[in-house]
Amino acid sequence: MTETQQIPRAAVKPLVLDFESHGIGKRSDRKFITSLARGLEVLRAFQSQSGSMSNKEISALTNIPKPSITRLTYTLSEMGYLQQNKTDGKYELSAGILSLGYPLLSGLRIRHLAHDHMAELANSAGCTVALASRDRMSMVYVDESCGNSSTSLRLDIGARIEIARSSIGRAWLAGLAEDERQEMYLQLESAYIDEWPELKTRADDAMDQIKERGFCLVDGEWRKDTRTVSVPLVSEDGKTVMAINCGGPTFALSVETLENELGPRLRHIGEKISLFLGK
Amino acid sequence: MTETQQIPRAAVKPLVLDFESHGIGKRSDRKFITSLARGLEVLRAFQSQSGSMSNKEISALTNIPKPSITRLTYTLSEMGYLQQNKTDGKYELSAGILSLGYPLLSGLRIRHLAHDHMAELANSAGCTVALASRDRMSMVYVDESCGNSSTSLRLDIGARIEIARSSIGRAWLAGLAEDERQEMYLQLESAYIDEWPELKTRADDAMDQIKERGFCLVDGEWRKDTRTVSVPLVSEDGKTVMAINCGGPTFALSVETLENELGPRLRHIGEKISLFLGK
DNA sequence: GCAATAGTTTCGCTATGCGAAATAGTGTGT
DNA sequence: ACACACTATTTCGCATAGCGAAACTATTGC
Repeated sequence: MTETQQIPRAAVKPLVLDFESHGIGKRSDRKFITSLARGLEVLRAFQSQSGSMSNKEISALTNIPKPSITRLTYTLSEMGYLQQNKTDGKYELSAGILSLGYPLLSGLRIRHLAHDHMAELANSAGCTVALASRDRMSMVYVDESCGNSSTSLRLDIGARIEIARSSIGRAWLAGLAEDERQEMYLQLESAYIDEWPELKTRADDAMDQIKERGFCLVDGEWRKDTRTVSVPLVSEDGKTVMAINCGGPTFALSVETLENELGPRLRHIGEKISLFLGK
Repeated sequence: MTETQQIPRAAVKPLVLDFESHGIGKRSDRKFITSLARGLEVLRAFQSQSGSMSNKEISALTNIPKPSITRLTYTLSEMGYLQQNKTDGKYELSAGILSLGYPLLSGLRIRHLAHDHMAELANSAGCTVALASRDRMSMVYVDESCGNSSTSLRLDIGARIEIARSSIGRAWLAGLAEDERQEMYLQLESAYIDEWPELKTRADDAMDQIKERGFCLVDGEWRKDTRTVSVPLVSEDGKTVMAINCGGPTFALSVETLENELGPRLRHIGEKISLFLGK
């Protein structure tokens, strides 16, 4: 799933694209600044590896030649986004990277409005509640509350979940205007190819669920030991769409609880806060 | 405070450095990749402005010429870190930016260990509790819990607070080994210049407080309507240092409460979790 | 309609960023 | 101790990526 592709300098070769990328490094796009893209790829590389990486590892993972990696990591360190682990000299993300996202987090009014509702649900039901926004083919967690920590799975802010395989992704799809959904379907189709027919069926089913009862359920699909319900959030003008979910490990949450209790409560939360969506 | 400086192409001029930057764009540092630095400066520019910005505004803020901004924003959009607001065409951060920080957040074990303790304190005392790590001259929030939302100030993950003016920064300084603290003092001195003597006195005072009672208090200095206590977190080998704080608006939290109740409780939390520091 | 402002494209130059290969650095094992 | 294996950095000359002034479009306001 996490095959990082090359961004060669004078990019000629057709690249093996991974899910998340457009045709990066397209041959001679005079507006595209390759060195910037490469630097960002280095930062992104840390998503497929835990903790710290040596230049060698980064080079292998990104397909960028070693000397370039030296320069890139050097620059990123100077800028304060990477730092070198004093013990083994490997690079790791520095806290500075978090500041890049700060303006986004603090500017999302809905996030602050939603937070208390989410926390309350999470605590009272011992589940995990999250608010997410879309980026490419994934939903990205923008906020999260965990109840009853021992049993719950915790994904942090910035976590990515595939739209096509998750309840939160499908709820988001259901919240889109028809034309946008079609557009998105096309993208998904070209990413998932032969898996798509199956996934589309499920997405459509989720949409029916949402029409009927306001939330959709996914049980053990994204990860087989978890189940989740989700609700789309749509602004009044329909232009801004996000989604919230609520779930946890299968052993702790029965389908009945989700369908009869958490789903409706989540829908209720959605109704209350989506009024304030659209910043 | 947030003066963004130029990163000219063939950088010759001595730059007006802001707090957070080293001598970026130093003349002919063969290892430094300017285009990457510029792209990151564009992203960083969103920290000094709310919401969305036009190319023009970005150009003005970063001192990068318009055509280059066109290319940079184009590239950043292609990579999924910026997106264009459909209504006014201005650029804004996209959720993708949050994913960059995800590996850092999810890899910090201490963060997960600390979370419940922090939440409990925040809820029971109606204050705001945060965990922070250092980046350059600031502490960067890595996690945060707000109790009693109506009265509390909320800074999100990624927020930056000046080390020299905050209790959390001073607590962090107090947690450093002597040589590292000296090193940091030098950096602070050259950043704050004539303000430094005063600030150093206060930092030293904070250190005394911590030696004596395990936490330090700052009242209305960072922002005059808030007061906070903080505790350093030091790993067993002394190599990893972070800090936690606890505070709120002055009208809601008396100095007595902070000194007699919250300070000690925070210190207690610090003692429990710092054992697990150092990933 | 004409200004005024913001954004993009053109275009030719050159400093920039590149990577192969050489060099330096850092451990490991016997 | 010395050699071996491995990784990181520096050198160096080349090709071109990325640059910005200026021209050109697009958009908005009046």
